[in-house]
Amino acid sequence: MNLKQLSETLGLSQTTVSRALNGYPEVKEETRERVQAAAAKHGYRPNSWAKGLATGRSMVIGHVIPSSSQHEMVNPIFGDFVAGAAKTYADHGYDMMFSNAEDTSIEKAYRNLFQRGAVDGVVLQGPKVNEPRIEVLTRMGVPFIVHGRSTGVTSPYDWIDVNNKRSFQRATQFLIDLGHRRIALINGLEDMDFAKRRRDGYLAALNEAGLEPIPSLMRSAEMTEVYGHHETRGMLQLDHPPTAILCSSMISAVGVRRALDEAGLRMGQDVSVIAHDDDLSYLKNGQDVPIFTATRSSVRMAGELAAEMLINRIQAPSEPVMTQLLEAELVVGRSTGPAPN
Amino acid sequence: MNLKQLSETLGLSQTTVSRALNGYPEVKEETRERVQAAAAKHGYRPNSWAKGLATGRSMVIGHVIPSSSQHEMVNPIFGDFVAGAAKTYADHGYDMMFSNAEDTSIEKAYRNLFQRGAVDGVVLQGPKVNEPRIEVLTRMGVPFIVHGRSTGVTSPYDWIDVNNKRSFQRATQFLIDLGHRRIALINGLEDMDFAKRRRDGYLAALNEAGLEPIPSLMRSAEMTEVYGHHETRGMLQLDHPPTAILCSSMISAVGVRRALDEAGLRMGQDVSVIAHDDDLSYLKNGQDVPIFTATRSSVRMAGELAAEMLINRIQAPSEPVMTQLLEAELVVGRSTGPAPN
DNA sequence: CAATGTTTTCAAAGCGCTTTGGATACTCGA
DNA sequence: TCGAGTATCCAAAGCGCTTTGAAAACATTG
Repeated sequence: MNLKQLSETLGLSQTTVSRALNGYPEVKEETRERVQAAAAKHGYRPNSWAKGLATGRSMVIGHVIPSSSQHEMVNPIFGDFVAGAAKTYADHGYDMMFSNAEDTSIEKAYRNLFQRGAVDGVVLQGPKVNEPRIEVLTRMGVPFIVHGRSTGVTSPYDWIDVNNKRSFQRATQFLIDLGHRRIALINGLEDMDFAKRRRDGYLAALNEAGLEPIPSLMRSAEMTEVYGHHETRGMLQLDHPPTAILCSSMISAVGVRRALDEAGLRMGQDVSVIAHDDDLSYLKNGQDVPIFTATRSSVRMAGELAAEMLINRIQAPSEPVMTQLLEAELVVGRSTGPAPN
Repeated sequence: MNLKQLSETLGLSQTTVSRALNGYPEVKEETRERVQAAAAKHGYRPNSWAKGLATGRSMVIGHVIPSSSQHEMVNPIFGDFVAGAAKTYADHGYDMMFSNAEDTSIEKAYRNLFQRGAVDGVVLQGPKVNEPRIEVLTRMGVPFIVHGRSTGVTSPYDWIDVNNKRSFQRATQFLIDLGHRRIALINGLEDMDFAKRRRDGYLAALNEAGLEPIPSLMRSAEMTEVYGHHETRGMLQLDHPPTAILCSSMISAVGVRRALDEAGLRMGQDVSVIAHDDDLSYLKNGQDVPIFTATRSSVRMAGELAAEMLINRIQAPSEPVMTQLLEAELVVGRSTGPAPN
């Protein structure tokens, strides 16, 4: 059933029915109720496409997921972030659209999305250092929000991020205070902005304590379980293995633990481990006592907040830039302890 | 730039330009090239909404993600499944839309999506036993595909599923052949169809071997890491603990391993473990030698295939029902071994 | 060269909605 | 009772595309 039919049923004009349904004031309250009742009865839903055409707003937010032929990795935080965002979108009447694009043609994908009028705004996930996509979107003058930030991008833009530097600085400090001197960093790909900032925090803490960074203890790659295992195993075979490991992801930390177990080392005694915990729903960090000492920040909440900010931006395109820096909490679990002598 | 402007630029009618761009035959090849060149030059993209309105097809596929206030769980396979599907959609010119809906109002969400004309078809994920959504969609007469199946639903419908029963039957048999008699099952929520089928397979194998199922060794809940740990820990405290554990998810299996480690038990020697492996990109089952003996089936590939099937269905609504049953492979890793005596 | 057939192009209708610019009905004070 | 002001409703234009039905241009044949 469409507007025309509904209005004929009611003996009203399309104008009036449309207005009644969209809450405009120039319609008698009694009429409005009659219209709403009829709409509910016939299950009338305005056609999205016609509405989009007429209003010029799509009420859709786009997310572009990069697919690369090389690393077929799906970011494990994807699901939780999206779940958070989706809820906020739904509350505000927005739909959520995903586009897939080759790594190389992401810019084209964004351009396409907007030129087609398919979306009112986009969320940019996983920014790299000097992220070119940010400049593209800025130049296009479209509403967008970055989940994360991008070192090196000077033009202002909306973002929401965790204070990665501070949280890793604190975590490193915590280990230093426990007497650790050989602290490893198992980090994400360091062209990713978050990974760079974490390394910066790690290095800052070492520096502050007068410790020289040890290159062989700093690893960087995509954060899978296997990667955590592989690097840990490798480092344990060094002449001077680390007494503590800082790990950028809970999933990799699982691999770290596996490597320690295989080597017969006790986590929290022989080797201390701190992980970053995105508070993923399927990988909670224990129940009462945390398994890992961790820097924790809910990525789901970040999704909710990012969505909220983007919707604000869409409604007020010329407001000054909005940013939000979340602090991760340092939760102390069983995986850390004083350095062995 | 829109069609009208583009056609004026070219000195052609909108009709001709539209046809040239959409590959209709009744346009001179030379003209077509001229049009395409101009379109590319001006970065013309037909407006999605206008196109949708005019054609009646939305070129969008919907996915509804249930959000429940009780269990805030995001299915960890979500990301990989979606990544697979998104790729196929993109190849066929479809977009992908997500809607969020309360557990209780999912039916309404589907109805809404179609009545608004927002989607041409939907993917139904995570079907339960006697899944009511299937009947709803069938009655609505809309294209959809189920990832999984639903025991108890008698009307025919398109689905793609892993042979869960057989794979768990084989896995159980494998353990029995190794001499295990007390085999635990750490399963998903058993109102989920996949979990029911896995239990059926497990029970069938026990039955075939003349073994009595032991209720205290059969657990069922949402498959988190913590859950795997908790149940394993509980079962190890029984008077007669299991010598082998069958686990419905790699993530829970990580928890299982943690519990075994804590108890000082060696996986594959003291206790054997088999997990179901969805081949998630961030949680690969080892590199050369698998960590876990596992029943493996790529959920990403399932996403690709599901998308393909749905697109076929959309293009041929009245074709007979299509189904696809994937066999999981049983990969043997280090986590299984002969039963201790 | 006229008649016929085939290409190639176009004007205009229509998809279902919102919104502008009036029209009509109603209210109320003078 | 009249006129101004307000509340309520409506006809029609327009959003940007596809597609129908017809016209124009061109090619082919007897």
